[in-house]
Amino acid sequence: MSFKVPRGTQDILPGQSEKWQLIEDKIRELCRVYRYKELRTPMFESTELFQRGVGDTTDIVQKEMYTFEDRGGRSLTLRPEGTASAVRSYVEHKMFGQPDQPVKLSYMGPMFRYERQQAGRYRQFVQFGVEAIGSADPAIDAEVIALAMDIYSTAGLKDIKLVLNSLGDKETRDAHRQALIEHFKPSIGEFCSDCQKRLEKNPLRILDCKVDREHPLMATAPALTNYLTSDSATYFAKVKNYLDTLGIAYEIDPNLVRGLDYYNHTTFEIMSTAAGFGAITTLCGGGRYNGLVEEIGGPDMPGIGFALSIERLLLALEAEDVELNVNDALDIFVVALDDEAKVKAAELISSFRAKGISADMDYSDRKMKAQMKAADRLGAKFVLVLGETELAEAAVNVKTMETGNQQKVAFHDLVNYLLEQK
RNA sequence: GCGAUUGUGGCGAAGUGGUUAACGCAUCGGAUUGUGGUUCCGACAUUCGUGGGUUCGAUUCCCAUCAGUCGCCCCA
Repeated sequence: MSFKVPRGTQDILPGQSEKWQLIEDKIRELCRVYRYKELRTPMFESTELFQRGVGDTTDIVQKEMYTFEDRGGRSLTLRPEGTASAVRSYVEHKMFGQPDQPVKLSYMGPMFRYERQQAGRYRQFVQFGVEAIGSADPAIDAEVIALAMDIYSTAGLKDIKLVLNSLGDKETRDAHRQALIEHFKPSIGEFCSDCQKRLEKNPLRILDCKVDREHPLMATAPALTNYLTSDSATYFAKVKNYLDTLGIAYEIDPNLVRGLDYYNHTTFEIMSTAAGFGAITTLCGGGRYNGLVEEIGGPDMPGIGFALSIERLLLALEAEDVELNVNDALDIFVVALDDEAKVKAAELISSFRAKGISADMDYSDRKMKAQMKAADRLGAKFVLVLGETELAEAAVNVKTMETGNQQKVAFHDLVNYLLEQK
């Protein structure tokens, strides 16, 4: 019997996990300066939260949720995204009552979607996301987008582009929806079966269809832009103006329709344009969700946020050959030649570690040569060889691996000597 | 959910219907009783993804299944 990780999941092993930590650290630092406080919510929630929050017509709810019944007969679902939980928490803890709105939250953790794995797509993946709930100021839209872009540039990515659109308000969407239905209905038989279903449920998503993209009616379809109410258009113009001011380049894509039902007004995606990147190029997706808080049972509070996948960020870094300078240096390796020396070695490395010096030794009873090779392999900066002589003299040669030079140092001076050398 | 493709030691990778499954890297031991990165020698697969079937005999052929990879759908 042999066990493997469940399909679509992965172990992140040493060698890779250092990169994760580095990225996570950079993101946390950006959250600090942008003032987005971390919110930690459960990894599962009541199924209904996602049905209402994400939307019944979405693929996520229809076929991708990990739903199960607990022993008490409750239907629970492993979270497929973060916004519904954040909004639930905002409402449950009455954050709408706090004096400073919007409440700016961030989260980072695993999400779960039952999908077939491919490059950049997993059943368990890690999302970082933010939510700014309680403000309908276009400046906050720009801030959220700026933070997302900042994450990529801080990580070292260059080949990325921001795609922007506005879905307008409810009035906009209703009018446009009607126009779309009228446009496609007469010829809907010529479209794929998915589009036929979309016609009544969410005709906007027909525009997003990859199968029928060449159909002549696509090009002539009523553009949502033309249906934007003046309020919506003004709002969008302000968002763009803020982005211009911040020096953030974007591309308008009137067909950018996000897959989740709750979006309105500003929507955006950040994509990798790196050559040789897989078929999935979306790194980050987000947008405004005015009305969602009310839908979840709270007051009428607007909100905006985004989510990005750490996996895809790392893939993009690989595609661009960006090296992360991970710090996993080993300061010192102690070679022990016999049992007595080993005891001393254990004592010494303990004293090094107490001072923040990383230290290691051999635990496989290997010969000196093998221990030296190990020290070399591990990239140790310094090596100490402990044997009878050293124990007798209470001093040891500190060997600098790069140069091969050695310097004799008394045991009791070792820590200070190494701290100076580091 | 659909399609393509792959599955041999820690890693990479040959190979054949027949009795001991190449090779390279890595590892361990030795040459060199206490100083690494070079060299030489030696050691290292009783599940060849798993389960069936065909056969005197299967890692090799067939079927199923699981898993990886890539693509579609969709998304982060």
